[in-house]
Amino acid sequence: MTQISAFINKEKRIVSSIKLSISSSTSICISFHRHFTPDTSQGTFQSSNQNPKPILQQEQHRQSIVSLIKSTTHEPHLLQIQAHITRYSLLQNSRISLLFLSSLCSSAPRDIRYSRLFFSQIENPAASHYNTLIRAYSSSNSPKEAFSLYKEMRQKGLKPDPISFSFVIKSCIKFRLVFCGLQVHGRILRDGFRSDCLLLTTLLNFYSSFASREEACKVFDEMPQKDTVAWNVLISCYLRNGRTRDVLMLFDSMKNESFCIPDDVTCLFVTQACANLGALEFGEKVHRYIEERGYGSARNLCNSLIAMYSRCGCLDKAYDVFKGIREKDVISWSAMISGLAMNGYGRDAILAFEEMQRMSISPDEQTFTGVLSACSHCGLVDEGMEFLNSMSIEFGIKPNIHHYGCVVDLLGRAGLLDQAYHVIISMKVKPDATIWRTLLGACRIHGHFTLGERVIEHLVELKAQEAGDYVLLLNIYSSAGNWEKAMELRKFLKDKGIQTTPGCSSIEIKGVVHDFVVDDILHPRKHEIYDKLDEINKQLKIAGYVAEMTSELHDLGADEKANALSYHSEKLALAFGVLATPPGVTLRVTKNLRICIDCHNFAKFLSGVYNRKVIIRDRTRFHHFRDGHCSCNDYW
DNA sequence: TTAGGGTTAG
Repeated sequence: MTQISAFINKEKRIVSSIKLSISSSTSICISFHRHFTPDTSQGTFQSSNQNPKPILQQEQHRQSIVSLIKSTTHEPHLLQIQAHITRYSLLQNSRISLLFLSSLCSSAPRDIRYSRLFFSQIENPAASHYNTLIRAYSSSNSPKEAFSLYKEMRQKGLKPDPISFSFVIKSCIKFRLVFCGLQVHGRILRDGFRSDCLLLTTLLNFYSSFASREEACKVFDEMPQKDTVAWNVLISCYLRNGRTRDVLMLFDSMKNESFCIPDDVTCLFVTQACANLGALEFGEKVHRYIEERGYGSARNLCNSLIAMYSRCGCLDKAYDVFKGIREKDVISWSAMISGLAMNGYGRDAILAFEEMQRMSISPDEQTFTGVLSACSHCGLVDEGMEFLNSMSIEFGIKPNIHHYGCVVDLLGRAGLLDQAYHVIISMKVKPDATIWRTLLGACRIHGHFTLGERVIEHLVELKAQEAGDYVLLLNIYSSAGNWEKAMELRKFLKDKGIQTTPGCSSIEIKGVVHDFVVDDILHPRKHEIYDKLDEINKQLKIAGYVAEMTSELHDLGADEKANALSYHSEKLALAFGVLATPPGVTLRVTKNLRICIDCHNFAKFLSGVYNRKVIIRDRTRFHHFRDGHCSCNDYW
């Protein structure tokens, strides 16, 4: 039995007058000291002939109930308090009803019906009652209720305050009620809340969530004061919308702001942007900033840094960060495992997975994505299939589309195309475009054009076929020398007006990312770059490099083909790297599509002849080159 | 001073 005294005022006499006993089980007993009786009508005295009792004044009674409500969130207790409130007609007391409503909302978030019922008993709910209920609904599964309460309060002439607006917008974001959100925005402007920084930040996030970058920028520009969170939401908007390079720019502008500086959340977004871009130098700058600001021990930042360094092909630094984390969680381990996997250290990734279990950290879905991709990157077919089976049996994790994707990649690259196809059609989840595309990539590697055509049909069925898919098929026809089919496909693409994505390679030099397309003429140092590329080509030929003609998709003569291949964007980026950096510096190139076999060979020879470590990240993986060798031994 | 608002890792 726990005794809780409700302190109703500072006078000791009264303090001890009420004992509220809450039993450790489920019942609550509201008892009054024998000398006191609650007063139900202000200012009157209740007396009995034999035992005159002092009256517990109404306000004191209210305060004691307030204390009682504050003292518990246990649902059965609350129901008993509710009965008490009703008994003493305290329901229409705004303070008590509001406080009680808040307690109900926070104690039973899963069943909002109690709160709703209580709310309906209040004769004239104030805006604050609506706010409380709207908030509860915004975190429940009935967001439309939040919106209809908002409309109801407007109809009653109650003006929602910025906080209820904020909750309504959050509901709109959560449940993708775009038009409702737009309506609310209009109201906010009309009600004159255009200078509320927090509310505008929520709105900014609303537009950011619906890919309306321009609208989001407009909200940001019109904010009278922009604090760090507002900047962060803007940055997250750019990140979500793929404007990663602008994220770096915003980070720099933010550092020059006098009143708000980047915080730990900003750093999280910016490291993600660096990871997406493969911008190592900028990432290192952010890392230094993190240390300077004293965020270095924040685990979420460290986890993000591991991913950033891994995706920049800089595994040593990823590992340094990983080692420095005192208490590594499943995210730290998964990030490290994926980092090892994507950089071609599949066996180490599996060792890390084993080590993680020795440390009693349970793997989750994403850990297995890392482990399975490790298998696919290193051609560990048997191990991969074993992990796929054991993840559900031993760890109770059902394989998702990403896991199956890794397995299809694994089987496909190993040439087990039929088996890969079988996995897709027999898996328990609906195949998406990505998984078909993975198989299409494998068809390209192994020149399997009948299966390739079938895969395209599946993509068409999903209405998800992209120009890049046809390019893969074109690639399959061309490398198999089936020029007739290739011509037919080209005509089809032309007739349908399908534009293919141009290949683009980028290299970061001194913190600036330089982009190149095939036969690029836009770079200010283009003459030097082409001269350097010619020189490199000559040197590599001496070392035994021969252009790989199957990488050229047009039916050309040998010389024309070699010429067409010479100025691929990867080669221009590499030539610029050799030109613009001192000997020995690692060259890191990011390619938006898949690297071709010829560029792969080119990079391999370059790493030997020029004694440079070369890391190329393409759409599917990393290719590490050193001393004339590739870390994966071959192209695939 | 009735409680209640914005961004966040692999």
